[in-house]
Amino acid sequence: MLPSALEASENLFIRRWGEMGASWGISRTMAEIHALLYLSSEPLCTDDVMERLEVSRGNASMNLRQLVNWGLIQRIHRRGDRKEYFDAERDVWGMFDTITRERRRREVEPIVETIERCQAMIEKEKANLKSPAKEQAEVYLQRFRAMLEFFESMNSMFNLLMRTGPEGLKKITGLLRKTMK
Amino acid sequence: MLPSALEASENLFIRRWGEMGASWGISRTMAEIHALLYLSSEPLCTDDVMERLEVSRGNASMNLRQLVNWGLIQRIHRRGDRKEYFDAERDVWGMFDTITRERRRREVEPIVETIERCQAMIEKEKANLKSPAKEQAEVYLQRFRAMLEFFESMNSMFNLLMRTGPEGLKKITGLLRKTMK
DNA sequence: CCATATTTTCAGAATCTACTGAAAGGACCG
DNA sequence: CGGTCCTTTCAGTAGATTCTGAAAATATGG
Repeated sequence: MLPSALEASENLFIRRWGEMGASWGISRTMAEIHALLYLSSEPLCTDDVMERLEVSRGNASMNLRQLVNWGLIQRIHRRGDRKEYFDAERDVWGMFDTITRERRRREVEPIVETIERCQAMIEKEKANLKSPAKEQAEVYLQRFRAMLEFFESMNSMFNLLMRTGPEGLKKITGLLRKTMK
Repeated sequence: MLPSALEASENLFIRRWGEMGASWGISRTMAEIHALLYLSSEPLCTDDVMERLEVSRGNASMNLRQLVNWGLIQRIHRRGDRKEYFDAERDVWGMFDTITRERRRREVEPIVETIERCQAMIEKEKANLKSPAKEQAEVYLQRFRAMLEFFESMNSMFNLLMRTGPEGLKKITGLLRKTMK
């Protein structure tokens, strides 16, 4: 096997990455597989993953598929080999892009849509409301609007960031430091 | 009770906020309580929360405490009333600041620290390694460095963002649009 | 097509997380 | 103090999630 320092650091990183994933709502194993593939110099097959992380075939298969769906890893076919291999995106920036894009789609968009629906419901009723309820309605509208504005700002910032890439980030911090400090 | 549109939108928002929380590693109930308090015009007590969300006293108590620990809600004492009330931060930007700060502390810092440890372990051994392992070590170092750089960039960006507030965000997007597009 | 290699699926088991309710622990007041 | 009101704790349980392993499906090559 690998010399101890390499092996040890690999283990350490995989374990922590798994824990972090877990606390961000990604299954521990899925995150561990991702870490393993991120570090690995060459693509790995299902059996490699099973052996390395001591998980069942089914588990490995499911999680690998999910990672492919997320777009964080790729299937690789090799001539003269029936096995499928998997290879991770190694550009951290791209990884982050993929993850935020996916999470936005799955988790942010639904809440934005819901808030818009809430606003619409209240707007529609507002005219019919009498004194104590009318004020209440205004409060709700204000809260919803604030929330929505926040999501919109974040959204446009991420979009810009992604379009400009890591250099964009550097430029941003530079500009900010100059203009704000 | 509240007129239907208000009540319905409140329910809708609370439910969705709970779901979103759940998929971000925050317990559904904790997120629901947070949503309830965010919308509420006045502070609520434990019994209000229990009744409104149909949860047990213990559950309400635990989650309220956690929200206080996170810094997302505040305990409020009222003269001549033994009950404790709770009131949410209403500034969405402040909320976001609180949340990212907390999550960074709990989940990002440990992984950064781990990566640094991994780097150190390999650096220390590198000199003793022979040909195939030596190259492997370089690969690992490179991967770790890339990861770390990313976290550092994100970190400094968030710090700046937080220091400059929501106007900072606007300014950023403005600047970016100009300089990049 | 058959034989073989590989992947996927999924019912049931194991594990983890969140919740309840009751008991214990304050705090406050007369 | 003793009584009342309220909060916290926590053992047990309910519920959700993840994992296993074997069977079914799919792919490949002769």
